[in-house]
Amino acid sequence: MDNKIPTLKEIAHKLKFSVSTVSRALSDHPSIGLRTKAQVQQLAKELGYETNQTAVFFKLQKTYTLGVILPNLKEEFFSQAINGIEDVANINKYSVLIGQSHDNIEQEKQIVTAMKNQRVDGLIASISKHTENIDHFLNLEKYNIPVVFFDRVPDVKTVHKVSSNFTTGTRQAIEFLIAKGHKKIGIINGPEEMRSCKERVKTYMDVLQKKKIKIDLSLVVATDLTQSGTYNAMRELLSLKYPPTAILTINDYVALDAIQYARKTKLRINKNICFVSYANLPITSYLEFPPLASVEQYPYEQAKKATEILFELLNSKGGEDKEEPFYKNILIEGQLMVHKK
Amino acid sequence: MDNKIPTLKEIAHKLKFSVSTVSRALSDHPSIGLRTKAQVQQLAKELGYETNQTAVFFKLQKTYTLGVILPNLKEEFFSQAINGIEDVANINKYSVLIGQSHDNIEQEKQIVTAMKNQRVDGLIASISKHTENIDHFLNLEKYNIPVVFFDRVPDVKTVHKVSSNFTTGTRQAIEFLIAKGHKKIGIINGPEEMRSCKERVKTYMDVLQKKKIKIDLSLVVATDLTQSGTYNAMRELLSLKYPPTAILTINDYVALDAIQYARKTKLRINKNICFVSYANLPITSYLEFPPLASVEQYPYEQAKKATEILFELLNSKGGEDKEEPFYKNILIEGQLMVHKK
DNA sequence: AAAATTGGCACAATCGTTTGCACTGAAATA
DNA sequence: TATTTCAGTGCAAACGATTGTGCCAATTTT
Repeated sequence: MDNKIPTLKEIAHKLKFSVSTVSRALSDHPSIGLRTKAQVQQLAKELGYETNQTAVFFKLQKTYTLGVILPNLKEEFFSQAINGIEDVANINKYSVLIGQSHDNIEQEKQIVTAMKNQRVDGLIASISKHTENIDHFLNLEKYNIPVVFFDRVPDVKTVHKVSSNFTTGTRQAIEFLIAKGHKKIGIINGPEEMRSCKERVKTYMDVLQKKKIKIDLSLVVATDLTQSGTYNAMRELLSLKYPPTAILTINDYVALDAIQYARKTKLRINKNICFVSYANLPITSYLEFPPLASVEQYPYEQAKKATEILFELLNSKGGEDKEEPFYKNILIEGQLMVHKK
Repeated sequence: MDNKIPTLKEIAHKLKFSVSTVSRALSDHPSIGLRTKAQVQQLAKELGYETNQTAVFFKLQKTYTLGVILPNLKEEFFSQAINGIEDVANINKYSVLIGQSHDNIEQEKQIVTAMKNQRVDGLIASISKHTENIDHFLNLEKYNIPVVFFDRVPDVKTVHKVSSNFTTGTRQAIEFLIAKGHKKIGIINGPEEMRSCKERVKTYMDVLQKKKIKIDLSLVVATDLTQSGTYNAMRELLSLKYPPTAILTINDYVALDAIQYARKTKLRINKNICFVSYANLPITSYLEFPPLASVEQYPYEQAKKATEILFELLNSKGGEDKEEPFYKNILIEGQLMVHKK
């Protein structure tokens, strides 16, 4: 009934070989005779032998598993990112262990610890929206577990990271709006801790200045990314003496809430007020009143690149121990995608 | 530099205890003296000792890991399901390994194999839309890895499964439309292989019959869930001599495409034609022309229940080997949620 | 005071695989 | 023929933890 799982020992016993020979035969080791290999491999197939990975993990001190920590899987941005990670991992015969922080720092720490104990070989992370201190990640380096951040990356130099270059996309977005004739352009930004937010405002001001448009800082507000946070931000913007005629929102989800709020106030989207945002969610194509344009951030590519860097680190680790404190900081150019109506 | 990871042996050596004593001390075994325990636990903390899970996995032949196989993470239905699984898993100190089949049978098989080799303790699965043969799953039982299916469950009796009861929701949906005065009600169903599809049509016919409305089978069409598939289905329905005034679609994603198609033909949604579907995606609340109603299928609850069953199986396995060929088949009642405008 | 009990610890086997090293016999070389 | 070479195989240690069993000394029981 309870068919025992075949082991090397079993095969060795049946064929009167030693366990080591069987092991080598199965991994096609050159010092094993052809006849022997054939025999072993055939019996292995017959018995349905499959190596016990837990034993290999243990023996080799490698798990062939990558840990992935991200805020959530709900946002399509991240589920697409997962695909990028999985694709690269699969090519390298690695598995992927996913953990969601749900934007909760404590949970993030817990997941890091769990992954460390599981001895993942490396980690890909997109930090929670409030994470500033990243010691729990840096701590992993002691255990020789490399970490690569993507998208939501920490604002320190001594880590590997891949993120979106918001400057280009933001400039394109603002210029796009200015070209449409807008002069009062609002921004609904995210929490201050997020690195991208500073960059966004900076670019915003740069472009306005260059275009000789008066900068009005009351047009720059923030949301905590929740619906009510966005509603508040909108209320703030719309109650200004000279409210914006166009608004740049930190991402499409926020744009959705903002648009919804605007509609409730009977504003006519894309007439009285326009929206431009980031992420370029497929879902916006179903909207009657979508943002005019959205900055594509290429989550798949970002994640893929991050994973590739991780594998570079994994492969170089054993090879040479030369201390080159060189940290990758890859920027993926965002591109403004104008939605055709 | 390369701080060695502390082991039991190290602690034992430093304290002049045996490894076994240290092991027991850390797990608070009753036969270890209080003073000893205190000493061991303190040193362990100082050294930052954390048990090497790979060794435990290997030794105990348990990985404390659950495998999850589902079609994709992109659909919010599944990412919510993941939350249900994770929550239950975490309570039980289990990790979760996720694999996406991308509705590809070969990939599904590969993932099953990979998970078997990783020796996951149990599996939760939602099968690909074309999977009919589930031998690759049944095969796991030989290895003593229990499997529980959810949502997209196979149509066989000898497996554990949790799924949505489509009958109730479908009945509610059809009755809702009839109450609104609709007599020509179309259905855009999914691929025939999916169990839910048969049930949907059956209920559809039952209700119509009961309400004495003529059944017209040309009103029942199918999509492969892709956009073009749905467009074709819509074209078929709308080109009928007496096209439907209301359409029930297999899920909200299909509804989105169907609505989009209808709008392109200048039909006025919720005037000339109404839509009702399944899944109740949050995103629909942002739509200008959402489906009138949607059958909530409670992905979180389904997944949670499935995981609970899996843990029951895991816990009973060791306890008693009494052969009770009793398979759980839980149905979660769907509920029609009418979207308020 | 002798016997029985038991708290507290160590010993050693074990899980399945990998891998450095030693060994063997036969072929090749001198 | 004696020596070297080497292909092909086996031995045994090791990875880090868990756990059944055995033992000793201190305590309790009779």
